Amino acid sequence: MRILIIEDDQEASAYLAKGLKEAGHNVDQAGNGTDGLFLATTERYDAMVVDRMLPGVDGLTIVQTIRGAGNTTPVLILSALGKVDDRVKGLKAGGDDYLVKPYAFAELLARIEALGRRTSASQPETRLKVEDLEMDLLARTVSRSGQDIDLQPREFRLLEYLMRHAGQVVTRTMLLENVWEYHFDPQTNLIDVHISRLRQKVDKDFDQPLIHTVRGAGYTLRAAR
Amino acid sequence: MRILIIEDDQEASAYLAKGLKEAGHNVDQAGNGTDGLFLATTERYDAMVVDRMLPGVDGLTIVQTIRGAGNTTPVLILSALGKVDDRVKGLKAGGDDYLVKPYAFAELLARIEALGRRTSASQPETRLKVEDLEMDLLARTVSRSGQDIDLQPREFRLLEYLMRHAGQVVTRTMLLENVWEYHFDPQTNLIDVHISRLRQKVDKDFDQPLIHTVRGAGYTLRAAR
DNA sequence: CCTCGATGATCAGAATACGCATGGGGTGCC
DNA sequence: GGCACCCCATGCGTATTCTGATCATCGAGG
Repeated sequence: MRILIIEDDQEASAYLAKGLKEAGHNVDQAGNGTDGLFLATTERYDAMVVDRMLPGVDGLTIVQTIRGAGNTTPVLILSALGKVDDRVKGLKAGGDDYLVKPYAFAELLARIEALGRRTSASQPETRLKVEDLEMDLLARTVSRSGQDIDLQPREFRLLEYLMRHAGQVVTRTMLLENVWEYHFDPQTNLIDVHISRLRQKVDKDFDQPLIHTVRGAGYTLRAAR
Repeated sequence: MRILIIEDDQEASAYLAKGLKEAGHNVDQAGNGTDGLFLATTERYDAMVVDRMLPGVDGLTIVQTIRGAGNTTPVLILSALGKVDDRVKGLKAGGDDYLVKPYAFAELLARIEALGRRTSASQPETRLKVEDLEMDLLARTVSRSGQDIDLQPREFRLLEYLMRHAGQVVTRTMLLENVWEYHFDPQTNLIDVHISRLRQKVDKDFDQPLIHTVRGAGYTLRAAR
């Protein structure tokens, strides 16, 4: 994980950085609010540790600023102020966690890693899986029960969309918008044709169909009810 | 936000639920680990509050289990154990935050909201519920007391409209306008027919009918008075 | 308490809309 | 020019919806 520390106390910062590096992370340090803000907005981090009291721009302001800019990097706020009210303020400013000094390094590490886990879990997925149907987005391959299936580009996008919404009913309008990028109704059976072709490839040779028609509504991808 | 509380202490659970509801959230409660695990895996929540000590399946096990199943719903662990080591364990198990009892409600609220903030602004309503009758708008499924009911498109729209106006009397004109998009009176018993069919599916196999006729006015959906 | 008109429920067949498969034609890329 | 891919039109089979007839229920008034 790439972690940014914004902390003015040299010694505390060094101690933290050392510990995080030993835990296998990649650490950048900023000694004041201005530098911190600069790094936070120009670089990409998996998590940040921000001291609340800083010379120049203070900790809460930094958090508010980067949140305002749409940056959602998880932030752990460090502070000597431990009153409930201070903590609530820290979280309201957009912090994801708040730790009061003095703290145990083991706890800080665990919390940072908990924060990072959340975002990495929400990172763009590279594989999709629904029942025995698997799709590898990078390799652009699809297989069912280990058997390769090859799809044409449009079919691939269609199936990807269905898999991302597995279990939900997907309407024709949603498909037109998201798979075809049509913002109107072509008044033809375009979608039906592609679904039909996809079925030939995905469901034909298998007992359990995965693509189901929901009459009057659209289609859905899931195991039979 | 939809929030699940898993806590065995009745009083603590009720207090928490009340506070969260007042803050505008939608709260479900489970009083033991088994029920909690069931809800956590079958429903979709924006965040969960889990007590660490629970009869049956304990808190940490619950978190580990749902994480193992690929569920990334943010979890805040509540515990009386406040030692650094306990906290680290809680976070390592997959918790996103850890709060030691006794805690201030304001802080818990701030932390829960910080957790929820990350997982997308809570979406428009996707489930409707009236008594034991539930409708999932995304999956287009309906169930009563856990038993699946399948409806035809028009029946589905009709029931959706009734559920959205549960407790109110819905006139025939309202139904024609909103379910059929007719802006005139077809002079047939169209609506009666559909209500009749809906009753067969929704009320037939149950003691308590939910669809009631209001003679001279229309229909209403609610538990018997 | 019974009758009668009005209102609502149920049923079954007819009409309609919807979804599916298939083949042909067009378009753009090697 | 040939090939791959995508889109459109047609005709067919079937699920769903609507209609009209008949039957049941309600409630007011005698």
